[in-house]
Formats: sequence, structure tokens, C-alpha cells
Amino acid sequence: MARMTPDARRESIVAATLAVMHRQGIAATTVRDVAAALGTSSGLIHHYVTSMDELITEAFELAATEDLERAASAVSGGTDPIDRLRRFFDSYTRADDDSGMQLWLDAWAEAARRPALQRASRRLNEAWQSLVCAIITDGCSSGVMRCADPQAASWRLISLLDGLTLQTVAHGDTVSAEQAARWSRQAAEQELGLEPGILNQPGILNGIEPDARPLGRVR
Amino acid sequence: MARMTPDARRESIVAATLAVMHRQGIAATTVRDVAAALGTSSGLIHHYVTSMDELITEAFELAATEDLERAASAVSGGTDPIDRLRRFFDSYTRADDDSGMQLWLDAWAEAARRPALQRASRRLNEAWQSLVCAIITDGCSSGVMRCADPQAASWRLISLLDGLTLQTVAHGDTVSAEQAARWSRQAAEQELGLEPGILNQPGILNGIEPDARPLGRVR
DNA sequence: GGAGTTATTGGACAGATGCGCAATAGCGAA
DNA sequence: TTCGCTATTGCGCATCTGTCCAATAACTCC
Repeated sequence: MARMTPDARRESIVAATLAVMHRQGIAATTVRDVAAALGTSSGLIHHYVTSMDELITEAFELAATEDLERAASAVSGGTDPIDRLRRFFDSYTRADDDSGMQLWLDAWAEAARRPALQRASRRLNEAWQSLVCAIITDGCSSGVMRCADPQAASWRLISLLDGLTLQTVAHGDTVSAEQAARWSRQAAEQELGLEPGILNQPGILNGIEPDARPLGRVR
Repeated sequence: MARMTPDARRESIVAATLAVMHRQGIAATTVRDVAAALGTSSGLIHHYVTSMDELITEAFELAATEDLERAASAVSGGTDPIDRLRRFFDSYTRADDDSGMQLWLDAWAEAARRPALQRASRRLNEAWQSLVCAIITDGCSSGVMRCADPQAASWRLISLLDGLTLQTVAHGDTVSAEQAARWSRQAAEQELGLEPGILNQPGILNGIEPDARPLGRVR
């Protein structure tokens, strides 16, 4: 294999690890599979990485952080709290494939037994909640939303989305992706005292940023 | 090891498998560990079970079915829809340990790659939703609840509970068990047009069935 | 060009995994 | 008491796992 600079090689290793994780699941990701995906030897991986756990955590952190940043950037383009909330739903919901959410399912299950992964998962989950909480807090102070406890409301909103999407991904279609999208928006409208259907308007996202790729936690 | 009847032995194997699954997680449950927990040889396991996958699915199905039946039985003792809903929350929420929910996290993550486990998980999740949906439907027709779409509402309720509990179990206490209990009840009251706080009244469960153990999906 | 540095190789190592199989031992029926 | 059935044993097999390490090859600097 062609010799690469340490930085480039490290990056390619993490990227390959992520690909294998998507294909086989976190628990079944092995050094040899990563090496094979890269077309190199397994020894090379350990030349850059001290343990498999570290590598898996790093790859998960990379993917999850990118998704979060895409969502945050989509939200930040909103003109007002309701528009920002709409963009948040768009970015979370508009998934073409489920492998991103599957990664989260793996992470939540593995968290109990991999401390480093737990820290990463926890930190990123809290960041998602903060993102939503800021929108709700704004919405309340500007008077377009009514909510007694933005902290609780945002955890509910995130958890509801996770719970519904979980059904879609783990069980095929006990809850379809379309239902998850619709039902979670309805719940948010109800919870925040919004006019029913207001979050379902065709995403302004489409008009403003035609290049924007499907966004959000679920890639 | 003492010779046992096939039925008794099979039962003991499934029980031991479940214990190992709770301790080590589904993915890390091995034939040898089960044999060790039982004080027998690994060959014996395969004398009763054709594959590890089958055994794991069977053990999960057993635990999840028992939890569901405990919840259903708690609910069926309710005097009216609101009382039944209260009992449902009590049985889901009143968990002393988290290993039951951890089992569900494992199952959801593994479902994509173990078809038999996916079928079991799916079937049981749908049963939980049916249980709630029946309560809501009753509540609507007797006029004590207001809900346009009991199907959607019950999926939301289940998913919210799963999502919140997931945080408690996977991340320690991003959301505490107490918050998960309170917030999900608040959401239900809001969604079903109930008087705030009505689901938080001290569980009638305690008075009527003093023997009733902590119930629900989370054991 | 030569020398030094280091990215990369390929395999060794010890341990774990699911599964299968001959041998053994315990129990019920004759 | 003896016989037959089968629950149970203990180990073998092939394969896979993370980790490590000496040998090699490619690149940089003198």
C-alpha cells in the first residue's frame, strides 16, 4: 500500500472503521475487517491506534459530531424559533437510509460496557438536547411558544424522536418513517402550544438551500 | 451434574442464558458462560439447542413476555381507564434495576442482524403498544380522555417512555428515572386531555396489591 | 548517491468462539 | 439384576479475536 502521511493515514483508518461499523455493527467490527476495507495489513492499524475500543469510539464520535453539526447549521439558518424548529425536524427526519440511527442503537447498547463510548454518546446526546432547548427557550421568550419547562420539553422531544425512529429502524415498520415524522411534529405542536400543522409546512429549507443534503442524526 | 428431565433441563438452560445475558449483554453471551453458570458442560447446551441464536432469542422472548404479562395483569386490575393508565405507568416505571431495559437496548441493536430476535422484539413491542392503545380507546369512548388518534398516541407514549428510559439506562443520568417517570406522565396528561397531575397520584396499586412486586418491562 | 527515519508488512501468539462427537454414566423397564 | 435408552461429559476442531514484533520498503535529508 502506498505510503501516506500519518495524518492522512489516521483519517483514512477512522473513515474505514466507520464504514465497517455501518455495515456490520459496532460489536462486530474487527481490526482485520478495517484493514481489509482499507487494503492494508492489520498491523498498520495498531501502529496508529492503541486499542480497538479507542478506534471505535473515535469513529462513532466523528460520525455523530458531523451529524450534529449539520443539524445545528441547518437550524441556525432559521428566521424565527418556529422556522428553526421546523428545520430541526427536517434535518432529523429526512433520512434516506437508516444506518446512522442503527449506529446510535449500537452505541446505546454498548455504552454500558464501553466507558469511552458511553462518554461520547452521552455528551452528544446532551448536545442534541441543548440544541432543541435553545430553540424552545427562544420561542417562549419571544412569545410564539408556550412551555413551562423547556428542559423537560426538549428531553421529551428528543426522546420521542429517538423512540419512534428506533421502531422504524429496529423493526422495519412498526412505525414508518413518515409516521415518525408526522407524529413527532404533532406532539411538538401540542406541547409548545403551536397551531396544529404549523410544523408540517413544506420545508423552507428546500427553497433557501437547494444544495442542502438530507441532514441530521440519521444520515 | 445431576440428570434432569428434558423439560426441566431445557428450562434451566434458558434461565441460565437469561442470567448471563443480563450480566454480559446479548452480544457477549457465549455457550461456555451459560454452561459455567449452570455448572455443566458446553456440550449439554447443544444437546438441547441447535444454535446460539435460537437460545438467545428464546431467552429474550421469555423475559420480555413475562414483563409484558405482569404489566397487562397490573393494568387489568384497574377500575377505570385513568386508573389503568396509572397502573401502566407504575408497572413500567417502578424499576429497581436497569438490566431489563438494557436487554431491550441490546435487542433493538441486534435486531437488524438477527432475524429471529427481530421478530420477537417486534411482536412484543407491538403488544405493549396494543396494551396502551386499548386503555386510550376505552378512555375516549367513556369520555374521560380526549384523543383524535389512539393508535398514534399510544405509539407516541410507548416511544417516549422508551426514549427517556434509554437515556437513564445508557447514559447514567442524563435523564433520571424519576424525571422519566414524571415527564412521561405529564406528556400523557397533555396528550389525552387529562387534568395535570392526575396520573401522579400515589399508586392505588400499593393499597390493593401489597404483594405486587415492581413490575413492567424494566424488571 | 548514501544514511537515517518510519510507514508498512505479514505472520506469530494466546485466548476465545460455535459446534460436533465419541465415551461415560445415570435412570427406567424387563 | 440386567439391559437399553439417553442425559451428560470432556475434549477436539476450525476459525476468529486483539495485540505485538521483527523484517521490509519507501521517503527525506545530508
